[in-house]
Amino acid sequence: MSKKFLIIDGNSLMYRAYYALPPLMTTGGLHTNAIYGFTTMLIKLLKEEKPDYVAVAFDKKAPTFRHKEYDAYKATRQSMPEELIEQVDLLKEIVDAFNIKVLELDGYEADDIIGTVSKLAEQNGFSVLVVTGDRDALQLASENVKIKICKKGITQMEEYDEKDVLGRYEVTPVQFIDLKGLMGDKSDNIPGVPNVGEKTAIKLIKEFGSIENLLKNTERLKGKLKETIENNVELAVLSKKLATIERNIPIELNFNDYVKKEYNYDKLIELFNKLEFNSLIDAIKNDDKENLYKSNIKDWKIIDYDNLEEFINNETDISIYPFIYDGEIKALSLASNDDAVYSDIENMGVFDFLNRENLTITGHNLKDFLVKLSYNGVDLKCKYCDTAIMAYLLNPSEPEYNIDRVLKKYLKVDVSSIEAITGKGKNKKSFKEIDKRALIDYLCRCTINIKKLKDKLMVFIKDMSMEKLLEDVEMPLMEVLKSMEVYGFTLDREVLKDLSEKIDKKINKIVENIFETAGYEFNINSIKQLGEFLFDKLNLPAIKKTKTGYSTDVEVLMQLVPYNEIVSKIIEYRQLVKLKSTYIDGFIPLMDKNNKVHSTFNQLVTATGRISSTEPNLQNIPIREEFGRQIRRAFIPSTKEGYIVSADYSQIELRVLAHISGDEKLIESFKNNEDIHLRTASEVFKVAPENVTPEMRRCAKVVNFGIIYGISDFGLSKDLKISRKEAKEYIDNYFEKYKGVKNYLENIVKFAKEHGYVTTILNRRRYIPEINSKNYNQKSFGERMAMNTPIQGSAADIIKMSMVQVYSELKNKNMNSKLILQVHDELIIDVYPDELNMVKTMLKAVMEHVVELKVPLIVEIGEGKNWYEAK
DNA sequence: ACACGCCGC
DNA sequence: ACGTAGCGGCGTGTA
Repeated sequence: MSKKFLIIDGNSLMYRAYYALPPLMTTGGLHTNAIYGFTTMLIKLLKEEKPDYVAVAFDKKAPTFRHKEYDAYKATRQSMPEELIEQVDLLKEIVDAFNIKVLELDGYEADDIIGTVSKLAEQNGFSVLVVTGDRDALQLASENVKIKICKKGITQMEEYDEKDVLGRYEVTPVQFIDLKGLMGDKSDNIPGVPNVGEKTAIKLIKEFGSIENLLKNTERLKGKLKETIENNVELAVLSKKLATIERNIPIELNFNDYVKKEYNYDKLIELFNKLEFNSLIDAIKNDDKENLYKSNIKDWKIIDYDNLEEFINNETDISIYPFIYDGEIKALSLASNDDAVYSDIENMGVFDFLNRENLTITGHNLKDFLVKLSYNGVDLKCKYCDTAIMAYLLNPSEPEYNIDRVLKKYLKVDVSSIEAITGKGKNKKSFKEIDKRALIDYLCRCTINIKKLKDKLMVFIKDMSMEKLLEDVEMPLMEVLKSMEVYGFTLDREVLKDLSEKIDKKINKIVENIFETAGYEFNINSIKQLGEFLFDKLNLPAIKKTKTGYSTDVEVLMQLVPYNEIVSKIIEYRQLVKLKSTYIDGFIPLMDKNNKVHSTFNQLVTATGRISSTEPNLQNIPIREEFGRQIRRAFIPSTKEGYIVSADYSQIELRVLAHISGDEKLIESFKNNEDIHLRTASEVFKVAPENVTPEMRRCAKVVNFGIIYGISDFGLSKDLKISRKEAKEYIDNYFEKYKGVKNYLENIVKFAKEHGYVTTILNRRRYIPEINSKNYNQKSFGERMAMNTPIQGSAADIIKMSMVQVYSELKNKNMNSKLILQVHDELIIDVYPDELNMVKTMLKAVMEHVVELKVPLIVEIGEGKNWYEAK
């Protein structure tokens, strides 16, 4: 079988995708429809055609020979739209990430490159497939060159070989050029012969075989047709020339450059993330797993768990990789140096053998394992190292840190993937159904490689000066988070039930009210039905639109209230339903038999260094509205006589800003323990502090937040409901008075542009590639991240340090009270009755002095019988 | 699976 | 001229 060479007309498919798809956009405002369409086509082609060689051809900007010969050529064609231009470079990056070489040549269009390459390939014994959106390419068809053309949209394609062209157009592929020479082509500005259309052209070519032969024998024509042909000889010759795809351009071609290679997985994932192509990420991943599973399976030593202790007997440094399935530890692989072993786990008590102070255990996502152990009463006292956390510190923006991905990225090792072995979704296997040999191989290979991975990652960690952050903060924090998860937060069922009933009554009343006023019933939760009611039935003005229809968010609803009182009912309904479903009914299935909820704290998700909380998310419990705030009454201490103590950093982000910017005025304000928003108001509005009104203070508060987020006059004007001009004045005034802040923000953006990243006070790093984007929105987004990340991230550093220290103080002093929650600037302690004062004193001492900044850190402590009272 | 809307810092 | 504040998780409806 001859080798298959796939040649893609990049320009043509790109245009095709651009016009066939609706205008897709990333949240950052980057248009992506052409890239998306092209990429889906590329993936489909590679999968279906399985080519041995691939190339993608593009036009090169220099004027082509056609322009030189005929000025009008393509003159009427519009220049490339702005929304497409911004996609071209990224599209080429994608092609590059597929490890496919681009074919380009100055002064030639993609057509001519394809014409030449297909000819060369055919001469060299390849079977060629040309994919394009342009019918012109049919002239290239032959016995070994097939042409695939997009029919309509981007999913349907039609394949032509020589015979198919003959069947469809009654002419040979070569004669197809003559056909076009006579007919012309409006879109390419090929003039053709006037008054000759498809029908006449086909008739003439069938009779004469070519334009040249036709022109030689015009005497055989008669009447009007004879006249037009004879009067347009030059035009016919020129048209044919323009329609002819050049097949002998000077191109140096080394076929080996175009051998189909594996794609660059990481680069593709990175690009797809940037472009928000989530569906393509999945497509690539599944594809990848199929490939990986072909790896050779090796046989490893399987030992009984009774002998695990012997295996690690004198080791001080081991790596482990457990198999946690259906919520249980089913198996464990252990490695010391180059030897790995596997053991089934039937009894949790077995893990006591790991409980040695001089042992360092390295794992990947160790917390999951430690949490399981802890639920079974085993809390190890050894030292830990976690390669997932290391990988996160090296680049916190990655979507996930699965072991197979990390090993592949840093060690170039394929260990297959766990899902390839266990199946997923509806194909998920039970533990018994899993191929044991494959599983053991997978686990042992992970374990063996984790050690090498650690050494490799450590080099980078040191290079970026993150040893302290890793060893003194993130690693010990893992155990703190474990403890918080396992201990849990106690809820009061009675309070929840009470709230649930109250809220039910309220909701029912409102619903009745709404339906009565409306005159009919509909699903208020459905944005679509609500939109129909508000904008079609009541004819209220549609203020905003979303991708799918009318927008009905609070901002819109608020503006509609003056038109119709019913809208305020809808706002109220929304609030109540949200409270009930998320925070009341949502919690009940998550409570255990001790009425506790055990959130999972994730240390690897945020790009700034914060932790996140899921199932349930305890970091977004209502507080701003009084009714929602009542929910906090359900959060109680685990002991009847105990307390909930809350310790929160006052203005931590502004204090961090004062510290890292060194702004004298801001530092002085904090040193004097002033009311910071009042001071800002006095500066921005240029009035004496005693003349600052509450309204002015409120505005200043919003301005201060804006500064932290990377302010814009538009955002501020919207928030404060003032004009953009006024907002701009506020900002200008702010920067006039706080010059240090202004300098800092300018410098950090400059730094990010130069180095591609920013850092926090503990050298936590975040890369910001967007900041050098040519796309305005992307660039602005990058600039705001550059301004915000050091502030938010340093605040995260500080509270993480506090958590580690608070945890160890509680432990060392043998207190029963427990750290149970962190909400970004606040720590929550479940306090035993007789430990209240000790805990409060300790919290303040630790948190205020965990780090010394240029300004004092202030911690406010509250206590109560529940979380509501504690604030 | 995605879009929308909304809760927190 | 453009579109516009940083970081998350989750419930609901709809395709």
